[in-house]
Amino acid sequence: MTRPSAYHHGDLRRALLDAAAEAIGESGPAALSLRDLARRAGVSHAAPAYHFGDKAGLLTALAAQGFDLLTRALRAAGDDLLEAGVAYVGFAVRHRAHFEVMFRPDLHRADDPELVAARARAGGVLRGGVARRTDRDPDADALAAWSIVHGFATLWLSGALPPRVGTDPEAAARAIAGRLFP
Amino acid sequence: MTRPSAYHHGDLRRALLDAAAEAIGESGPAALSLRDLARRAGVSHAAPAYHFGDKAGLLTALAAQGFDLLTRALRAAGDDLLEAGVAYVGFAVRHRAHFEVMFRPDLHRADDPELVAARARAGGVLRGGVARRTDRDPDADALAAWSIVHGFATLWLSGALPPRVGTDPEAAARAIAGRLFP
DNA sequence: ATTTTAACTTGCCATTGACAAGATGTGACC
DNA sequence: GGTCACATCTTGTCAATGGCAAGTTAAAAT
Repeated sequence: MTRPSAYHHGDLRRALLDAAAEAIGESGPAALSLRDLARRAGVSHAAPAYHFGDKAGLLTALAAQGFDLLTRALRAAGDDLLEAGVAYVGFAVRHRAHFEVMFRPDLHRADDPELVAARARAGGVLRGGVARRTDRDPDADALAAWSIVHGFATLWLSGALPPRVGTDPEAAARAIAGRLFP
Repeated sequence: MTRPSAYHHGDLRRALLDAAAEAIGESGPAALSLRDLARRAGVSHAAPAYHFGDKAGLLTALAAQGFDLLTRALRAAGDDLLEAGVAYVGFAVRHRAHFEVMFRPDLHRADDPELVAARARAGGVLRGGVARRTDRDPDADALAAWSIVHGFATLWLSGALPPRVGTDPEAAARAIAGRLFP
């Protein structure tokens, strides 16, 4: 049903975001080109500008989408703090492109209202899970928990980890996150 | 004494690396331009290619330099594991540009021999410090420790942390890293 | 049926990375 | 002292990119 006719693509905005996630997954955010996305979507090279203004605008939208995906992933993990941490890592691996853009402020507009809101929603879920679990200073515990899963996810994605860690990121994450709250 | 005469700059390679670190510190790696670096160093636009081949070559060299700086920073922190973690965060904040490039494989050539060697040296120091300290599985403990300080450093640099964390990254790092090995 | 408006296109320009070919000093060798 | 080889930088060029301006098309509103 997708109208291949150039004009009124129908869902170009989503198509471009999908293409961006795919392209970033292939070659990283540095190699991303708006014109390549336009080609993938079958539209002219200036079409993306209409929906996103410029490159930063597109990546801002992608980051916001990422935070909403993360929110859902954390909620789905339930009340268990450890499983939430595992879900965080799982999200990073499964939505690598989103994850990379979300925490790279030089690629997007960090003060964009929609992005700020989406980030706040995710942050709320994250800290809520910690507060339910710990009996000590919740802020510090939340930061420690966030740091360890975020750090592991980042290291995993960067390929800096030795092969000894294995091939299952979520299992490895469970092992190390369990060390924080034994 | 710095010869401003164009030809035979004298230390162009180092000058370009310095300029790159400065430029990345100002606007992030995404906005880095070889031609801008050349302008900063007062040479022609093609001069960088001689020393580094291409953009990835320059960033590979910067990453390798970063791992050596990290190695020195960790060694200087001494035998205490907690202080090594704090030093890791201090390095990331103080050498932000290096740190960002070091863990972004889409920006450099991860299999470059010099980079591989520099990374291995840093990894050796890192794991050595952990093995001296823990009595449990050293590999898993090393990974957990690395993850928590790396994650905190990354979050700090990304600006994603709430203001509540404060303005002193090393103090905050000490607080949360202490939770891993109480 | 006409007008308005949303969603694209075409055309253009400055900037960039990469490459090729040339210029210029520097030191080696005789 | 002269020449030669080489390392280091320059000039020139090209295709690709991001972003802007102006035009075009189709769908919706009146």
